[in-house]
Amino acid sequence: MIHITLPDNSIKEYPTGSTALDIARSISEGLARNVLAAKVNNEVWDATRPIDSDVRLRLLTWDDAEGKSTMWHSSAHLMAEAIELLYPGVKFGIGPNIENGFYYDMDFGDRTITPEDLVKIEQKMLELAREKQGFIREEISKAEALKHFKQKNDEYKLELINDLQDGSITLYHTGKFTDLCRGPHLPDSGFIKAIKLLSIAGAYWRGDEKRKQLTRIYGITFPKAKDLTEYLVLLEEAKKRDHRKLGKELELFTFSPKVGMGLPLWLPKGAMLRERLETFLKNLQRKAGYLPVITPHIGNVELYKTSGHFQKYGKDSFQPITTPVEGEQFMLKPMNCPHHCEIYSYKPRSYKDLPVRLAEFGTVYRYEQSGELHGLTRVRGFTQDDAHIFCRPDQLKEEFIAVIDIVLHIFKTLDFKDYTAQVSLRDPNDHEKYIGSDENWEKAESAIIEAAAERGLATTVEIGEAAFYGPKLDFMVKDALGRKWQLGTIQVDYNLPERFELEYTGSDNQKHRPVMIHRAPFGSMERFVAVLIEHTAGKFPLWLTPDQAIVLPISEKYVEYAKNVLHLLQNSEIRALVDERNEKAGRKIRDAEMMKIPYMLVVGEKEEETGTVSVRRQGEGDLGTFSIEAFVNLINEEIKRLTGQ
RNA sequence: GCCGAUGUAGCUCAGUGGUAGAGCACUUCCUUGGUAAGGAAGGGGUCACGAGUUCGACUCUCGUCAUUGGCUCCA
Repeated sequence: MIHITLPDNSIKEYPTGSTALDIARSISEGLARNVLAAKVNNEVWDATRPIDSDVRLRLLTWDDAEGKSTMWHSSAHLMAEAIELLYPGVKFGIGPNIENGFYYDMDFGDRTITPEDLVKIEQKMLELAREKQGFIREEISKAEALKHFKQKNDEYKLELINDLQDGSITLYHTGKFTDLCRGPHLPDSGFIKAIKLLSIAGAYWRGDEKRKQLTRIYGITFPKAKDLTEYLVLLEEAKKRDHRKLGKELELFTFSPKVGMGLPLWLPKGAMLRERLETFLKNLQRKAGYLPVITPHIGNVELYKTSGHFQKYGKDSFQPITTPVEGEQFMLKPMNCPHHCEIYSYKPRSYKDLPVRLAEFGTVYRYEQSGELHGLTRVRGFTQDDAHIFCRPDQLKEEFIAVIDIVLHIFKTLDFKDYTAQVSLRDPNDHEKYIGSDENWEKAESAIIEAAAERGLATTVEIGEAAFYGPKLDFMVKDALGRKWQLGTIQVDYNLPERFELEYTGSDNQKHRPVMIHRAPFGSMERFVAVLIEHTAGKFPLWLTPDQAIVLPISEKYVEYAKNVLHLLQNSEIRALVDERNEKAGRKIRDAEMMKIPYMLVVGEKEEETGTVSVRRQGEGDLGTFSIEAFVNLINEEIKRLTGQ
């Protein structure tokens, strides 16, 4: 007999070799019907795998993250099975579950898979799912595994097996399909009730762009048809928040092929929104002791040779401009740090002067690969809310923490709650990718980790994600469709000060080297605005929104009064406009609602007589009648509450 | 850059190897209205661009450009 400890800490006795499914059945048939997998001690197992020792057991259903991932992993197998049946000879790469669904990378040879194929595959999958095929686990030796896939002539699986340890290799059989797989899997394919194959993509084998590109099919499955419908509705809703769509609708920005791909054109409303964000940060920075600087959009190639950027990114940049007479070479500024280093060193610095915090909204140009461009989130010309802090080593942690506080303040003000803080460290085995001594790297990395800990940030650590000159703390957020973007970034750098031979005179009258912090709390204005659009679905906070109020005269008779109201509002620094069109009030309200203007001021006979406005809040409805003064107060109070300024 | 998809009016999108369509927006007129679409008339497109096939191409083929889903990259 074995002893099973359940999540409520009760211990039950079962015959040796009982499965999680057996145990579920002993509790209730209904539970057993919903068990997708089981957590055995700390490992997720097939619910059908015999247990032969005392363990702690948790049954996993669709409500558990591990339940979902098991479902999706099994769905990848089911898709592979369907594809093998429909297109014999396809070679399989890897097919994991992902955050929302699964994919499988496959080599279809010369065949191109079309969206119509996806429908066929879906149908085949449903057919196979209805057969309630088991996922049969088999432990196998490395030699046997190699033999099996050699027979199938599947070079991708053979490569994977070659990297595996003998004795730890398992296969899973579903119907006639066999896959190399660690598992775990569903008890049978009948749990998969609703299937949607979402997209076809190319993906390099093992993520290496020098290797063959396989065909990747993404999909998602659910235990109920209703869940799939809901998911698809959710996707549609998310698409409505896409900043590219809203940016067009709200007239914030545009692109022109004539200007060039990835070079955003800010329209008046977008430009004014961005300016307000910049002013907001400038105010914060002034209080935090930053000094403004302005530097040119180009710099001599020598500058970037000194910084190391030329060696590292020169080939992949917009190529240098050569002057017609002297033949000197200038690069479009891909980052601001080298310019700021030169500002630091234009005069001798004393330890008493530090920290020096140089801030600039600096526009930079990077030759991003054409396929990588994406709305405002990935562009070739963008403006960083950049600053470089030059400080003494003993000031580093304090300065770093002060920057974290700025980032957190911005996120709080804009109600960004769903972000992750990522510590990006170098890969200590990769000496090609990074410059500087191990000692400097270690100092920089521990400074970041300590500072983040001091502010109680829950961080994830990514090895090999550091910049070439130093480690970073990045603030990541997701867009409407779940894609992750880096916003704020804070980087510690011991290397550029060395390359630029930056110095200060210490209290000991000796020369010392300052430490540098690169930081951009928004990241870039373009990306931040993009994320802000998606976060707010275009309903910007009152202090940022292009038009705060619109005056809606009931008929043309009251246009004159509406204009008077407008002037009074404008005198109080409120951004407003009048809808003078010859339309009914209902129509004007509808259009203002669609334009997401926060306040609608309806004026007619009643208001004109009393010198008031009838206030309607976007998305909420009628708030009643206000004097102009009371309305101005309402707006100002709301802005004060939102910004704390 | 790579693998796929897409490109028709300002916007969202139908459409066919034989003279180019809708809704919204726009213009004019009627209507002068009270909290999410009042009515009528009208203007507007080299069907992304360039070649080819064809009696004839918006439609079929190839190329270019741009957009887009991913991959790779991201100072």
